[in-house]
Amino acid sequence: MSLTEVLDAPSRSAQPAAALLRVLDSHGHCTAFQRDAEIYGQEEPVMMLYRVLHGVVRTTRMGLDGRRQVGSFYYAGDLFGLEIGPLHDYSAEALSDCEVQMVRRSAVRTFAGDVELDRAILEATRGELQRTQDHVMLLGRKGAREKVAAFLLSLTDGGRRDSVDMPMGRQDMADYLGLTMETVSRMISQLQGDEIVRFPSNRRFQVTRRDALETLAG
Amino acid sequence: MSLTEVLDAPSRSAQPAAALLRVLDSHGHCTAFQRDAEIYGQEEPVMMLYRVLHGVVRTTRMGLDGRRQVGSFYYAGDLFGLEIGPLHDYSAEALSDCEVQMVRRSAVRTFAGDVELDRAILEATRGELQRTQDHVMLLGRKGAREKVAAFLLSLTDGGRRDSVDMPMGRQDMADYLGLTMETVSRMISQLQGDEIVRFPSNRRFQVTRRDALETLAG
DNA sequence: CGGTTAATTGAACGCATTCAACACGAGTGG
DNA sequence: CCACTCGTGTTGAATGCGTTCAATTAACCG
Repeated sequence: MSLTEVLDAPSRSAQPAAALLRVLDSHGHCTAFQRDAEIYGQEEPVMMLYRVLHGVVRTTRMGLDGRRQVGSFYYAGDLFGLEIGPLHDYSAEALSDCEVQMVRRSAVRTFAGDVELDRAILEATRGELQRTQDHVMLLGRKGAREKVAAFLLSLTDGGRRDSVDMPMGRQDMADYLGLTMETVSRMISQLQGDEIVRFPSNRRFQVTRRDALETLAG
Repeated sequence: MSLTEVLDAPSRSAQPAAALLRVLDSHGHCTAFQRDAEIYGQEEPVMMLYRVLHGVVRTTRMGLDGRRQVGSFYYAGDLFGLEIGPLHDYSAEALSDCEVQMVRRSAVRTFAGDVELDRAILEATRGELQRTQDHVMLLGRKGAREKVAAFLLSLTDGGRRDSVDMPMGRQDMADYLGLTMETVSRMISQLQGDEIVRFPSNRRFQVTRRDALETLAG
């Protein structure tokens, strides 16, 4: 498979291809981060490529007046830190205690001749683009109820598991959806009232009427 | 310059590198589109790569209930249609009468061995990602006034030209900013009232107090 | 248990929308 | 030159959705 064939290949997740994984395994090192620890900061130079081994990572951008926008959440297996240099536009933080594999980009560059590797990088970037475009649609033209519905739906990941773990708190959710914590909370309460979802605990829910949730999500 | 070095290179526009341009020139063909004509449609298979020669192109996504989100505007020289296959997520339309250069992706693939070409594609994709991330920030955490200010500022492109041409109408602007036409209009009136910009005509403006506009844009 | 943080709920407010009326400009034809 | 029309943009008034600020409740952890 040639590099530019990637243009036609679907890529829905940030899962890296095998070649990039090999470079990470052989030349990267692994670091643990505590909850809320910064992995890299906004405006810092772009140096590394990262991969979540365990836990969840979030990327955020801070406005001058303190308004926060969450860019994405990354789960075990996901690549992140693929931003355009020279400086990071988002900072990355550990949402939960987590382990992250990282490798210097200069080390990656050493293997640039490897077509498989190049393909992995392009693919990961394209996956990122796809997710960001979905995010734009979410933020631009959806109401609060729809935003929350779409978010919960995305967490289920199509699976039929009857209980879904939600690693992030209400505030992170709100900052991802362009809402306030209070509004998120209200919408969740509404969705429960309409018996579309059930929250046995704050960080865990189950979808009781998936069709209704999908309709809402738009 | 190796492919993966692109990871560290800044890329702020959708301007393609020389190699991709060559492929477009030699193997692409040129088509004219009338105002509002569709270049490709949402849900259509991804087949081609495009480049604006003359005029302006917009990409849009339509919700089930008719709500529209404008993804981006592309000007002369910009590449577009770089979406992740197999189907287009956005449709592309001629905002004004325009000429577009296009080439089959399979033709591009023929030249996959060319490192320069690969680099151009990755770079263009990264530029797209960058712009989309900025769009997320704009939509998620800005008020109407700030959105409009940021948009006008982006049209000036840092230039000191005292009169800026604005090719899109209020509705396109609104659908890009996640607002209504009326709100956009009101914000423009406000900015004029505060003597930050002047609109001699509907589609042309000049910035009278750039610092104030930048502060507003955040 | 208390102590602390996170989440829910309530009430008042404000910003953006909605719906409607009006203004403006460009093009056409009398 | 004016009248007419159509598309586009502006403005006004009322509504509603999400926010804000405050108070309460629930969850977590020693």
